[in-house]
Amino acid sequence: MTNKGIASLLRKVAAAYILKDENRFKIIAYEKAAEALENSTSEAKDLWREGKLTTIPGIGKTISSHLDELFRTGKVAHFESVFRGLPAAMFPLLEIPGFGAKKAYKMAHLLSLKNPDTAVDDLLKAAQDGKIALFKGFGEKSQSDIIESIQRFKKGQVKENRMPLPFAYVIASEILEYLKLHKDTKEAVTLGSLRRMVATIGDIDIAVSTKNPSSVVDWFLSYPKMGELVEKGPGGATMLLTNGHQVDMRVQSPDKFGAMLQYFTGSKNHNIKLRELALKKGLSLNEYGMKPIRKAKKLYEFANEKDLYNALDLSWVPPELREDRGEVEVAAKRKLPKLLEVKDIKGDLHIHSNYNLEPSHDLGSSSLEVLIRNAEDLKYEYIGISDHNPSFTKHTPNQIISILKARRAKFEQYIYSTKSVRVQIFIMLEVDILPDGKIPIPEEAFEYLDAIIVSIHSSFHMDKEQMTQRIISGLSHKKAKIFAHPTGRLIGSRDSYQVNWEEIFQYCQKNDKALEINAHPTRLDLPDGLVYEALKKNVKLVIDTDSHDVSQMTLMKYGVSVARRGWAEKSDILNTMPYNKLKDWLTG
DNA sequence: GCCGTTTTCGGCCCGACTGTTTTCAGTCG
Repeated sequence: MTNKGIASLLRKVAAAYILKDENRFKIIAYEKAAEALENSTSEAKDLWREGKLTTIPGIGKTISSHLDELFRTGKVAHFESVFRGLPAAMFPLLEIPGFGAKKAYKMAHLLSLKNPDTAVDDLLKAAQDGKIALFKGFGEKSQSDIIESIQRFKKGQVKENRMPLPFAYVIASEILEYLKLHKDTKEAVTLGSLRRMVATIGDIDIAVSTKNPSSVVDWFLSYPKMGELVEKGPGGATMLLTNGHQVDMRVQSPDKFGAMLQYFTGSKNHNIKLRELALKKGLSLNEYGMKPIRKAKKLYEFANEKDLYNALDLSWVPPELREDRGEVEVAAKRKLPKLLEVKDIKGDLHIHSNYNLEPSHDLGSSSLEVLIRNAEDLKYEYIGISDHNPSFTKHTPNQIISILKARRAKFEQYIYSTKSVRVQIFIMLEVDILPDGKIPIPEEAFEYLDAIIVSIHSSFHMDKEQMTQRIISGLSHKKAKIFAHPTGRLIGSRDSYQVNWEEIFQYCQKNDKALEINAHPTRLDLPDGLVYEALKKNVKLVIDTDSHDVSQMTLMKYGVSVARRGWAEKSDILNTMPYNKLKDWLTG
């Protein structure tokens, strides 16, 4: 059973407890545990095998013993007894937006829904037949809302609507630019997951600081790419863009802007931590500021976030860290990391050129010359040209050797002939790790390579231990220094393959290998949760763009944001090193 | 049921919105 499945089971238990009027903090505990599992980078089953289930925050003695029973026997007697007396058909209804435990129970009970597999459809039919509006506490509006929710829910099951961060970032940047054109806009910034630079974004949320809210709202609503207006009020407005994405803009006066910014940046759990902390100091924190618990009338306002955090005796927490991963506690000690910044990056080691070595995968579209010139513009000290390896099904080993020999000669000839080049070049290769762990490059060919990056491009569905050994085998060559896009995920279209990360981290740390944070928009891989874990184990990382075109070299900032979300400092990232040091590591 | 540089007992975030209500229950972020 995966984390997702277990989380859904725990949510069912929480729902059952709500109906049985259990202690509400017990209910919250189950919901918290479910959420923790959904966000965990480790599979609960693996932790269970190692006896470390309670290392997940929110899972304590009781729940871990229930899960132990679940993994051993496939069911939990206690949970079954909690579910007793409740209609099984209510549980699928919990997935519908707007449905909680009570509404789901009411519907399953009143409509005598029996079959969990058809419960959602049965409910939809009942609503369409006008049966819901007859129930006490429900009316015509509730009935039509239910129909709409179910239809939306069914659509959502087919297509996940979240988009990769870089796409949302570009859309939002344009809107911010536009908003700043208005004379009454004092400040315009992103909010929510976008400000925290989470890898996938749902809606785009934006805040504007202004003394003249209505004129800014009107300006927003005349945005050229507006598709349709969803709603408009004194506090802001919501629109759908012509491309279908939703944008939510809210306005606030400058003297309260800090409190609003903090509140809507989240995350939810970070905010809960702050409010708990505020309470201990006799203060209640909300969207508008803080008030003393005893004098509810008085409100302390905050024009900026720094003052708000300082009022709680915390140092300002960068948005990327606001995930309740311990940042509040560390901020109380004034010991937050000095996070990596884009300007710290001194080179990009994973760039594909258009040199045609008849590769196993796609060729880049830009020439070495163009790439170098761009690297100079970016003020890089070095780049690595890491084309895909020559296809080994189409070439003999000897052909591969001569292809790589010719490539090196060509590159070196260009480099030596161009005195103006200040950027140093590493002649590298991105090499597939085959299913058996071998790398399809004959030993003699390594003479023509400074180093290689290894990665997985086939046979994704392997047993976890086999996959782990495959990766370690691929990394074992002394010139293999970097494991690229380590989880293999493609955001929105392909899940990660199964890997024992503990083992990979240990191997990399012991053998001086680096894991890549791939900044490509649909990858952002390593994901931030694993970056955090890797850094705890002292694994070194590199951030690369995997550019297949010169225009993609600017995507580095997204890789940096992933690293920041994983608490990375400059010293954790190898390509912040100056050329000589980086060269020692890469070719040493 | 979980958790701990003010606690191993006694706490556990806050407000908005919505629909059906004459004062609130349920859900959401």
